[in-house]
Order: sequence, then C-alpha cells, then structure tokens
Amino acid sequence: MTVRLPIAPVSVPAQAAAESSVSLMQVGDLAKETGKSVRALHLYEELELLRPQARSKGGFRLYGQDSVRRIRWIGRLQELGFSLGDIQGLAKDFETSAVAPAAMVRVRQQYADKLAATREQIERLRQLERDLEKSLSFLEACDSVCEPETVIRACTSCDHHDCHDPMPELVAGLHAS
Amino acid sequence: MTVRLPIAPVSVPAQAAAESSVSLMQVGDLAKETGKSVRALHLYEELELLRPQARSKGGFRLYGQDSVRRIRWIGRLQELGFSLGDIQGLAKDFETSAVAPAAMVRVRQQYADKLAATREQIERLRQLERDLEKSLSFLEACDSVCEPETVIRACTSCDHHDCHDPMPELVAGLHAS
DNA sequence: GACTCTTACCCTTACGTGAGGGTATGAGTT
DNA sequence: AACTCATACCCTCACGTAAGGGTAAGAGTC
Repeated sequence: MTVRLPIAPVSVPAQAAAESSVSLMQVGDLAKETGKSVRALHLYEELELLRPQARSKGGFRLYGQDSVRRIRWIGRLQELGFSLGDIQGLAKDFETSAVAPAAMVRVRQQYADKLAATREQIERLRQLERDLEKSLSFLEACDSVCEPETVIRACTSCDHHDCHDPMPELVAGLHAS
Repeated sequence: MTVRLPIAPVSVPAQAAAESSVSLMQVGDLAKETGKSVRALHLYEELELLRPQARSKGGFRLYGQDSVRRIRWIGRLQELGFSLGDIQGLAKDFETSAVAPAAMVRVRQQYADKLAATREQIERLRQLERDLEKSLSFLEACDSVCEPETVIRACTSCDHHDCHDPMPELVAGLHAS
C-alpha cells in the first residue's frame, strides 16, 4: 500500500486504512461519519461549500479529514439558524480576504448577532413552555371534571373552569374556525 | 340613497343580515389583525384549517372573531414546531370525536410530547449559546494578538492560542474544505 | 456478484410572487 | 340619474423557493 500526498489523484482503499491519517474516504463513509446524507453532501458541493480532495480514476469523490470538520461546521451553523446561503457568505468572506483579522471581524460580527438571536429564541421557547404547561393543566381539569357524555361543542363554554383559569390560546383555537 | 359603510370593518351587506349584525371582516383585515399574509390565510383554507363564516355577493371571504382565535392558535402551534399537517390532525381529531374528554386525551398527549421536545430544544440552544461564546472569545484573542499581515491560511495553526484553548468547531470549519 | 458511486429528475413544506381578471366605493362627468 | 374613472381591494391559478429525500439507470469498485 502506497501512502501518497492528499493532492494527487489517488486510489487508496478507503475503508481499509481507516486509522491512517492520510487515508481518503468516499461519500458514503463521509456521510456515515457526519450523519449527513449523500444527497446533502452533493448539495454542499453544488453550493461550493465542500470540495472533495480528489476523484478516483472512475470519478468517485474522495475526501480527507478536514471535510469532516467542514461538515460539522456547516451542521453547527445550521443548528444556529444560518441558511446554507448565509454559510456560503461566511465561507466566501473568509476565502476572499487575504488577511486573517479582517475576515475574522466579519465572522465575529455574524456570530455575535446569532448569539443574540439565539438568546431571544431561548426566551420565546421558554414562553411557549409556560403556555404548554398552562394548557396541559387546563385540559387535565377538563378531563377529570367533565362528564364523559359532554358533547364536544359544549366544552367551549363549560363552566368547570373558573375565571382565574381563562382558556389558553392553545385550547381556545380548537373550538374556532 | 344608500349609506355606504366605511371600508375597514366591512359589515355584512345591509339587506342580507341586518339583525345579526356581527361585524365580519375581509381577508385583508384578518391578515392585518393576525400578522399573517393573505396568501397564508388562503392556504389554511385549502387545508381546511380555516373557514370563512360567509362570502359576500361578489365572493369575498367574510370572517368573524373566532377566525382570529383560530389563526392565533395555528400560529402558536407552528411556533411550537407543529407542521400544518400536524395541525390538520389535531383539528380533525377534535372535530370527529363526538365526546369532549376523548378528544382532549389525544390533544393533551400531543401537547405533552411537544412540551418535552421544547425542553430538549431549549437545552440544545443553550449548548449552542455556550459554543458561540467560546468561539467569540477565541476569535477575540485571534484578533488582538495576530499581526495584521498574517496570511489567512496561517491562522489555522497559529500558536497564539494554547492547548487550554482548542479551536472550536465553529472556527475550525472556516479553514477546512 | 454485490455493493457503491455517478448524474438526473421529481417530491415535500409553507408559503412568496405574479398574471389576469373581478368587486367595492367615492368622485367626476354627462 | 346614469355613466365612467380611479383606486384599492379581492379572486383563482400556477410556478418559484430552501434543504434536502427518494428513486432511477448506468458505471465503478471490492
């Protein structure tokens, strides 16, 4: 088995030498390693977010370890709510600026913005959490007190809940149209 | 001479339903009131999530106040991550069960599931928040220590960050491909 | 021979957007 | 009074979008 530079088009047995640091892998392996689908990886390549280090003689894509890092990076950014378009922007920003700190300033700004947005999102979710809790306890009361034969329409104005306990939006909407 | 009614809260055609006289509104008003687009409201109707209370002679949709409640309900559920398909399910569940508690059990189950999912989502976002904070402080160090002329590629292995401070995924991915 | 890869095209969700035409109402003109 | 305008809404198609999923035929690799 010849170990060669990653740049040269190489036919290294991809699955065989997994422990070697120079080994290249096929899309399927990369997909398994990153949890992404092959289709997704192809898409990232179309969007110029990912480039295989080489192709086999027959045209198979061959990737190195930095592709794993790249894809995890994409995934993290997606979890943060960046679109692939946004990510394209970040990547191009970085690639087209020759000097490190200049690129970092823009990247940092985007990350800072997203941090603020993330905190807002957490707050919104917490509000929803509270709403859900209220609706659940409302529905529990409904369940334990209502007569089984109660016709569903009657539930709208059923008086088993008092005024301290106004019908939450998540319940009220069931009755409207 | 007939008195023309003001545009904003469009009333039912005067001759048709003068005595009921609950003010009905057109899609545009409903859209403004709920923050949804007219297109969205049309879509909800296609999906049988929303039904105008009537149509004008000319075919305009006319909605009552419960439509507002309905749409807010839909919006809340969407914020929780329910798809319109899910919401169709909830609504149909409710409409096709004749007895209140039976329907409520299913709705409650769905809400409870979503509450759990929401809590998980909050946790994930908190993790991302921490990641972002780490990345930001890493990039700040990068910015304040790196020479301005540093070529961008060199930043990958720049030694201004020590081993207590490994490169976060959100930074590492910038250098990969 | 069995598996994996290639490209390529259609499906999905929750709408956005545009075309092409109808309706509602006040104002101006005849 | 009857008409025509202007405008601001409304209607129904019907295609476009993001981020892939699913499936195919054919070619490459183990």
